Amino acid sequence: MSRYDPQTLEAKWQSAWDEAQTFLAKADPDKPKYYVLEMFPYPSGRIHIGHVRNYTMGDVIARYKRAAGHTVLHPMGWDAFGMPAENAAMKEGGHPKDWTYNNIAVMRAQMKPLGLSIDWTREFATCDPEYYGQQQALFLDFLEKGLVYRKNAVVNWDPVDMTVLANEQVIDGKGWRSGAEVERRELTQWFFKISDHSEELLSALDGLDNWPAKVKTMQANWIGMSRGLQFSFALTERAGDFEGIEVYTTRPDTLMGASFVGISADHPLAKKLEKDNSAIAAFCAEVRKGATNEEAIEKAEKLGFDTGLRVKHPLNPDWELPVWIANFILMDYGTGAIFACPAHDQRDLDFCRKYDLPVIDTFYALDDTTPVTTEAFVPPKTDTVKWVNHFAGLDEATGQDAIDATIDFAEAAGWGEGKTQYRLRDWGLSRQRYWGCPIPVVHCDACGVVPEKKENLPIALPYDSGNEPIDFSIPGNPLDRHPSWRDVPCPACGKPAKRETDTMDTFVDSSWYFARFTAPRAETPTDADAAAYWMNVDQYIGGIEHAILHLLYSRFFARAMNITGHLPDSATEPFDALFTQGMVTHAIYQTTDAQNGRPVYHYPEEVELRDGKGFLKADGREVQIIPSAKMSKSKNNVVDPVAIIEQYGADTARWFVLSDSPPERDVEWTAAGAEAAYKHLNRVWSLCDRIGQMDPDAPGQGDEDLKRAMHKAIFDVTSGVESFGFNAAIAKLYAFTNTIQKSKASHAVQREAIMTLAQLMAPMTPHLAEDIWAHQGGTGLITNAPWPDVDETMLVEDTVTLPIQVNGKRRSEITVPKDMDKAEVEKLVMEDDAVQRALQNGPLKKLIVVPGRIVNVVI
RNA sequence: GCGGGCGUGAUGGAAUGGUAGACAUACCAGACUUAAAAUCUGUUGGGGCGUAGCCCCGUGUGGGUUCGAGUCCCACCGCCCGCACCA
Repeated sequence: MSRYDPQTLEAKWQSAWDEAQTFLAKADPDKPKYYVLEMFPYPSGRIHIGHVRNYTMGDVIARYKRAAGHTVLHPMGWDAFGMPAENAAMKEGGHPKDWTYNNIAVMRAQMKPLGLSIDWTREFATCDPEYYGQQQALFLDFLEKGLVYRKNAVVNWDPVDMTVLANEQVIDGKGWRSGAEVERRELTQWFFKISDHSEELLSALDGLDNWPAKVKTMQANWIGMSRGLQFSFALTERAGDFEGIEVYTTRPDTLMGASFVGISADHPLAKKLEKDNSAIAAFCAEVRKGATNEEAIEKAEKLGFDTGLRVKHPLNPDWELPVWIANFILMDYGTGAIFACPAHDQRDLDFCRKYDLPVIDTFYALDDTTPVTTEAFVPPKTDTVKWVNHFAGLDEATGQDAIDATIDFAEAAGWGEGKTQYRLRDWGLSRQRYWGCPIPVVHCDACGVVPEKKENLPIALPYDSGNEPIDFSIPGNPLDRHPSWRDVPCPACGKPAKRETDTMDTFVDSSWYFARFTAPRAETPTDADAAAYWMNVDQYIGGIEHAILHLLYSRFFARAMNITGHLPDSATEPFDALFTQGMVTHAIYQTTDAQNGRPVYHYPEEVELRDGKGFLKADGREVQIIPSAKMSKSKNNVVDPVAIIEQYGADTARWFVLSDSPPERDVEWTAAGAEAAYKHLNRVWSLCDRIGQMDPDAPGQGDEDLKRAMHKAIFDVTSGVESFGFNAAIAKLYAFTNTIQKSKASHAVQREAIMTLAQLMAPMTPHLAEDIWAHQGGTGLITNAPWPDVDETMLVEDTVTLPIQVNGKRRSEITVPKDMDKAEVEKLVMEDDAVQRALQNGPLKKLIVVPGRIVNVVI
């Protein structure tokens, strides 16, 4: 008897696929096309078991669609620009380019043994000048169409290192290297005008039927459409050019509860005031300390400063309100100024209590008119409430009705205007870093900002030029310190000018790579025919962490590329279907350092598991097991796919990552689970071997039963794969394997069953499937064999078992012909022993028969 | 802080509002073996009773809708993802 030998057979079939160029994506007029794409990886250096899961899922879809008669595009590339390469250069020396391409080579070599059905001829990295040169061409076209512009924006500034920090480099408001308190500083930066498309990006979500509802909800909330009132509070005395303060509010109905007017520290009025008032300047400087991210701003203690200015209430000129500068008001949203209604907003209430400002109720619950004290009264806008003294004449009305009435009232009276606002801000793409796509413009003293000429593209990053080395040991952008790269003649007037030294956000790179895959070597960003043929991505697969930014930016880019003629109208929503997979987790094995009490983390290889407890192999000490933790190098709980593939083969790794958990949820990697997957594949192989040795002429029993089980398996696995129920499909494959194993059917039927099993397993374990196919004398490659058809007539059962519930609890069951008359079922139910017993406790109240499903007897 | 999601045996999980625990892991028992491993077979949510069977409890917690709730609604607890310069 032969042995399952994955190392040999996997290498063998991978070469067979390579030789036949099986996975080359080719346009084929006789077949429907299918484009499956997994979010491409960042070349961190090693593949991660999470990659294995992500790419295996995509591969299952790709292989299944091929078998089901599609011509498939399944490409792979590298999201290769970004900070880790520069960080590595800072820490260990070397060059980001070398680091990146080395990592790519290592990861490609690690990925190939997985046997993914990828068209490797289309591979590219975003740091290839051929790719980012086309990205620069896109930028120039966007610029021409007004989709890009420059404005001031705040960044995290490290005053010690004199450098811009990314949010992740700011830890508790301090720079990660210097430890200095970070400040917000304004720089002139490039922006994509994504906000012009807010309405469209929001409304088009409705058409994305095959996207998870949660992702659409998150995007909708992120875009954040609101309807409100914009109006001006007149200042009692002018302050410079300011006669009033323009505010935007989504709750204009609470205007009678206004207690102060608040402005952002970045509001033009605040900036004007701080020039002449050192106390205000000090306060604004204080507010500008700390990180720029919204989370930090929201969590910070609420601070305010009374400017001494006063405004008139629009409904009552005798009513004056103070003007405060507050740290929780964002200049980016609305007008950068608000009025506060503490009775109906917790944040405003906390602020007013802190600074002893008045709290005025504007409405009460219908049954409770207790005034607000420490907790703001914030019912849903759909609730009907009782109004205290509403200027639009309302008594009892919902919040929404009151808002609408207020906007109408203000518009009729002429002091305000109903306005639709979006929370979505323009996308800042400038990064003060080296390892990114250079922004292809030149700054000229005479001509201003001048776009590069397209024939000069790509504007390539300098690698190293003699006495101008790319040095990462000092902070700041090396491009700034590289005169021969930076100093160029102006493309317009030819006078000396300077290149833009900022590079692009790496989100730009990943916002159009899916389009580039359709024609990766084209001399323009896309090729019209190829894009028209292969777009859209039929199935996109990636992590939920990209639910908002990457996917929203890509949706915007597809529109911008359409406007500039790089994508057809049909591709403005680039991803027809989206699937978000969960992470692969692993237990953490932890002990405590006796000296300093700090946790010590142990690698899985160092730990022996017994009876659910873990012990160190070295000295037998028990370790604490923290289950299902996100894999992290610092916690030593990373599983190396390379080691798994060496030990068990790729098919085992693929089978395991698909088997245990639903794909959208996290899966915990366990050694026992991997072992079990390996054992099962061995079992399937032995089964194939056994069937191969059967006497073809010996009579069998239960041929019909095995055929029925086979068609049931085809049906179940097909629907499982189609609906991303990979774990359920695998459970059915286990069950079908068990059925074949126990079957005494004839050789012909068993052979048909094992070959069908191989076909059904082929998307998950392609190497083993090929081997079984060859072993049983199948024609050609199983990878090229059509997906098995299900014979629907084999699925029909003649009888059905109906559970009988008494008051909703299962008490008995009856087996009846499938199409039995309802009245007849009722009669049988009433004769049932359990029902008879139950009837002794009381009379029958109701009898519910759901045909083919269930019976409920209500006593 | 804000937005989104998840929570089921010892473990991973299954279950169009319709028999909770499919399929697997682990454990236990048996077969094979000098023995072990491997392999195969079987049992296993918890509790109880008059133990061929029947009853009670059980899907994070507390309420609600329904003939019927793991599934729908409300509140709470815990964990995860995102918050615009991580990718």
